[in-house]
Amino acid sequence: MTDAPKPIQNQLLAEIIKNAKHRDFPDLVLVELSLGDAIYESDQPIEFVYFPVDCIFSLLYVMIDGASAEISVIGNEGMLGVSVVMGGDSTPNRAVVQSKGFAYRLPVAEFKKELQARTDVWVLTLRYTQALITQMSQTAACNRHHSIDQQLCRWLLLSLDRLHGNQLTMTQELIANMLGVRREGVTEAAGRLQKAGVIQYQRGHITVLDRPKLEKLCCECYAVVKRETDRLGSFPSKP
Amino acid sequence: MTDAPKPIQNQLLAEIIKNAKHRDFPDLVLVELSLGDAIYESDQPIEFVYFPVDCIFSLLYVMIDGASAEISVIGNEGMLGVSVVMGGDSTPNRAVVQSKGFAYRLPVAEFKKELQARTDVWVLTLRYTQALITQMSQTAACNRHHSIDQQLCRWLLLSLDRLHGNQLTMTQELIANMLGVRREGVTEAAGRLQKAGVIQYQRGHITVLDRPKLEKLCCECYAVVKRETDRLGSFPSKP
DNA sequence: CCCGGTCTGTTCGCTATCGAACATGTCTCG
DNA sequence: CGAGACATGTTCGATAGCGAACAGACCGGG
Repeated sequence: MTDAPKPIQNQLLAEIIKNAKHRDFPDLVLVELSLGDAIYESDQPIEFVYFPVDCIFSLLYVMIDGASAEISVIGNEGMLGVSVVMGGDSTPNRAVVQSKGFAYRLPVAEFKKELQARTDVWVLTLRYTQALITQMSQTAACNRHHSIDQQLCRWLLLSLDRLHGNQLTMTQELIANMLGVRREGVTEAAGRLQKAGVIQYQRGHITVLDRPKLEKLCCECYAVVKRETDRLGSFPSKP
Repeated sequence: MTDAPKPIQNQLLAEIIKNAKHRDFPDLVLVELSLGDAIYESDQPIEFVYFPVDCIFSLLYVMIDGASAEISVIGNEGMLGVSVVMGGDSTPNRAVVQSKGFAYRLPVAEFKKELQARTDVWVLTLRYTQALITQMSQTAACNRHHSIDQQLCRWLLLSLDRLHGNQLTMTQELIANMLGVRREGVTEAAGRLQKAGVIQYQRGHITVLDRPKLEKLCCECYAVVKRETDRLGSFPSKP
């Protein structure tokens, strides 16, 4: 499933490095991350930004009573840590590894230095941030109006887009945490999807069998986010 | 209620102009806006950014079936149109006037020119954007977990912070659109608040009588957003 | 190969919210 | 001042999701 450490396959980082001039990034390192690793804690200073290669990050808000809700998903199309770019040194959110794998890690100071030096990196990063914002606002709307079934579809599609195969390693319990619903609700929704032949479930492994049908069952929210992400990620952009 | 056109009282714009060097903004104009005015339409090119003086903007996502959900609220602490700063020229969101009043309007090109010329404007704008992001993610979490009663409290507090008095002009129907719930739900929640002596309602006019109690009845979401907004808005910031 | 832990499936009553329908109150304009 | 438009209040099923409890299935380690 996880191949050996790969070359720079993060789309954002690839663009950044492609245009890099003289010096490179001395402290850019490849790190391996496991499912569930907490990368950022709520309101704690952020020290590194991460560029996923084949892992997926999840941004969550965890409430006082422990309930949680996923705010956005980050795969190899972008980066984790835009909030430091925006000038906050922390966020009220928690970042966890939703799918294990590798990511490139860069100290915040080094990334900021590059940002100051190069307009094109600014442009790229901000466009990606705009895509993230779209994801967040769509999540808000989706949370308000759509059923667990629809949201599960959205979640599966968002994850699928950030993975290579059609399989994901994820228990229903964890999905429930992400969606901010009960585990039983996910069990039922997943059961319905399985009965419809859309997915196949087995102890923490989901295989998507019929992606078109999955998209049909999904609410509009996935498509809106996808469209914006594609549009804004269409490198290069004219500054 | 609405005084005559005021000097520049928008906090963000004030900072921008305070540090302005030679030339000013030739096309910065004061405009008067009425409740319900649609400032941006979903996916339409954005031509102006707006700096509220005493009006309030609301960012909404409107679903295909017409249902809507408020994503964030913008008052004189910030600006409408950060998405153009981020490099999208549009968003899937709609912006409407939630509370009538005045705002300063600036053509996008002119604002972008200033951004390119001045690092401090970048910093200010991005910090504000980060505050907006916090608001959006908190909205997502709140939509997931909190009751209409709690969300109404949050909404009232967010609005109150952006107004001068303790009165707001807003029908239950419109609040329902913002929150993305039924009008009847708002009627019942507002009725409970009124019975508790927290607010007073009368045909489109709400008066907040007991703000401390309102904050007590509210979920944590308001406080989280407030704290971040204050923290990130604490001008000046060191670049 | 057995046992404890983990994951999934199922059930039951409960509550918040929905959708629809309708009643009443109040402002405004002709 | 009277009619309509608009804002609010109330009610009644229907339903999605919750909370809790428990059963069975599967896995991996001793």
